[in-house]
Amino acid sequence: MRVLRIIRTMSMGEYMPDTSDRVASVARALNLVERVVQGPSDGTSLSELARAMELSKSSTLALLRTLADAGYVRARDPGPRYFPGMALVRLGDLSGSTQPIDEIAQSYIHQLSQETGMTIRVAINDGGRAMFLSRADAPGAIRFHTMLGVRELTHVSSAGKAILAQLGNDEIAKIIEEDGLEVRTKKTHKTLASLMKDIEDIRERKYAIDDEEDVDGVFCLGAAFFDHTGECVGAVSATGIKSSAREKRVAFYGGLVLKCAESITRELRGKSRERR
Amino acid sequence: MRVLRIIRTMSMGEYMPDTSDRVASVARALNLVERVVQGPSDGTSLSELARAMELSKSSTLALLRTLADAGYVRARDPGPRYFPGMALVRLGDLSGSTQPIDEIAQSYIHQLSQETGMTIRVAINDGGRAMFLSRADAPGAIRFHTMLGVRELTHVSSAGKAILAQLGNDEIAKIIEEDGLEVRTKKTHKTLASLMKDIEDIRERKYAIDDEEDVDGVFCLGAAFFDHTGECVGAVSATGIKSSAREKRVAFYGGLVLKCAESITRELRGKSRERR
DNA sequence: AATGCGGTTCGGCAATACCGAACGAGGAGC
DNA sequence: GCTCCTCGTTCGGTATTGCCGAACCGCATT
Repeated sequence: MRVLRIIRTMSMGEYMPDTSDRVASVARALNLVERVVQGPSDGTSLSELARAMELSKSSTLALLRTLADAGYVRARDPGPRYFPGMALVRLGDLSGSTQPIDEIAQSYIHQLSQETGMTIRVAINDGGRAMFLSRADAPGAIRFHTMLGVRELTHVSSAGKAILAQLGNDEIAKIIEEDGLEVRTKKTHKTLASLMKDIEDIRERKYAIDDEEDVDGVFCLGAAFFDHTGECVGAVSATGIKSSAREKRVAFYGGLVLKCAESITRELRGKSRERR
Repeated sequence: MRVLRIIRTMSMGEYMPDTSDRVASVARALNLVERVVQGPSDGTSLSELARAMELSKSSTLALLRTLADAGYVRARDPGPRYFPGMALVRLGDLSGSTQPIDEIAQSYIHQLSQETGMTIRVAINDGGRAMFLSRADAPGAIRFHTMLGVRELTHVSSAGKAILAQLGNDEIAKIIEEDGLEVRTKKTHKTLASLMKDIEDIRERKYAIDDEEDVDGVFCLGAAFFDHTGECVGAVSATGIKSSAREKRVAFYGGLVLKCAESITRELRGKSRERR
C-alpha cells in the first residue's frame, strides 16, 4: 500500500515574548508540546528539547513533568524519551466532534469516500478560508496524509475555492491581497484575474476543481454547504490521484461531491429547524 | 438519525500543587483547556472559567490569551466566549496518526465498519489496559459517541478483555486488584472468578464479547492483534446496539472482527520485516 | 438613573519559575 | 581498564514573573 505525503505550510508556532500580559511559561510549555509532536516517531530526548527551546535542562524537565501529568506528553518505558500523549488525541477528538457540523457530516463523507474511492475532508468557513475539521479515508485505496486543524491555502484547494466562490468579488480580492498567491505548482493561479475566471466557472457548475494546482499529480473536487440562513458554513472536498480513468468522469465525481454537500446543507437546515 | 451518548469515566484533571518541581501556571493553563473543551458547545465566558478555576479574572485572561495565541482556545466573533481551538484538533490528528498502528489499522477498520454496520475502534495495549486511538463509524447507522484517547474500563469492554486474555492469570489478577471491578450494569462481572471464566472462553474462541456489561442495550466484540514478537500490541472492537437479528449471528460477526485483527497482525509483521 | 455583571487595564508585591552547579550513570573511544 | 563525553536528575538561591485587587468601561436589566 503506497502512502502519499502532502506537507502543508505550517505555522509551527513561535509564541515567545511578543508582548507582555501573556504567561511566558505557558507559552514555553505549549511550544514544547509542539516540538514533541513534530518530533521523530521514536521520541525526543530531554536534552534535544532543552537545546531546541534554548532553555536549561532543569526548567525543561519541570515543564515536561507538568505536561506528562496532564497526559499531553508521555515518557515511554525504555529510555526516557518523550512522545505525544493521549490527552492530545482525546482533546482533539472532543474538540473536533463537538462542532455540530462534524457530527452531521460524518456519515455523508463516509459514503462519499466509498463512492469515489477518494479521501474526503470537511472544512469549515473560517472568515473566507477553509479550515479542515475531519476526514474519511477511502478503504484500500491510496491514502493521503492530509492534516486536520490546519488552514489550507485558499487559492489552490478545492474547498478553499468553493468557499471563496460564495463571497462577493470585492471580499475575494481582499482575502487574496492579505494572503497572497503562493505558487505551488505550474498550474497554480498566478494572478487574481486567472483565479476570478476560475471562480466564475465554480459558481456556474456549483463545485470547484483543483487540477494539480496544489500538488503535482493530485486533484481535488470541492463543494460548499450552507445553513438555514443561506450562509456558507463550510465545504466538503475529495482528494485523489489524477488518473486518466477518473479524468474522463470528472463531471460524474463532481456531481457526487455536490450531492454530498447538498445533503449536508439539507440536514443542517433540518437541525436548525428542530432546535433553538 | 438517533445518536447514543456513551459517557466514560474521565479523569477530568486536577493537576494542582500535588508536589513541587512542577510548573504551576502551566498546570493551571492545561486545566483551563480541559474546562473549555468540556464546556458547553456555545462557549464558556471568562468569568465562568475564572470562577471554576478559583482564579482572578485578570490571571485567567492572561492564561486564555496565551492559549489563544497558540490556537488551543478560540474566542469567536460575537461576544468574547471561548471555544476549543483548532490547534487541538491539529495536534490530536498528528498525535494519533503518528502511531504506526493507526496507519495500518485504518483501512481494515473501515472495511469492518462496512461489513458489520457497527462502530469500530482500535485500542493499543497500554500496560494491559485498552487505550483507544482511532475510530471508524458505520455510515448511515446509529452512531455512538465513543471517545478517543481515553482508557476504557478493562473488565467491561471487549477490547479490554481481549487484551487481558493475552496476559498471564497472575497479571490479570494484579491489574484487576489495582483497578477494581466497577459495576456498570446488571451484567457486569462482579467477581474475579466470573471474569476469569469469561477470559477462558475468550482464549478459546479468540474474540471477546461484551454483552451489555458496560452499557444496557449495547454489545461489543473485540479481538487482539500482535506484532512480530508475538506481543499483543492492541485490539480492535466493534460496538453496536443489541438487536435480536444480530444476536443470532454473533459468531459470524465475531469471526469478522477476528479476521480484521488477524489482518492487522499480518500487516504489522510485514511492516516490521521490511523496516528496521 | 441606578444597579449588577462581564471584560479589560494597570501597578505592586511576593511567590515561583528559571538557572547553574553538582552528581550518578551509561557508552564510546582510545 | 581508563577516561571523556553526554544524558538525566537533584537542589538551593535569586530575580523574574505571574497573580491579585482595585479601578474603569460598556452593556443590559430593574
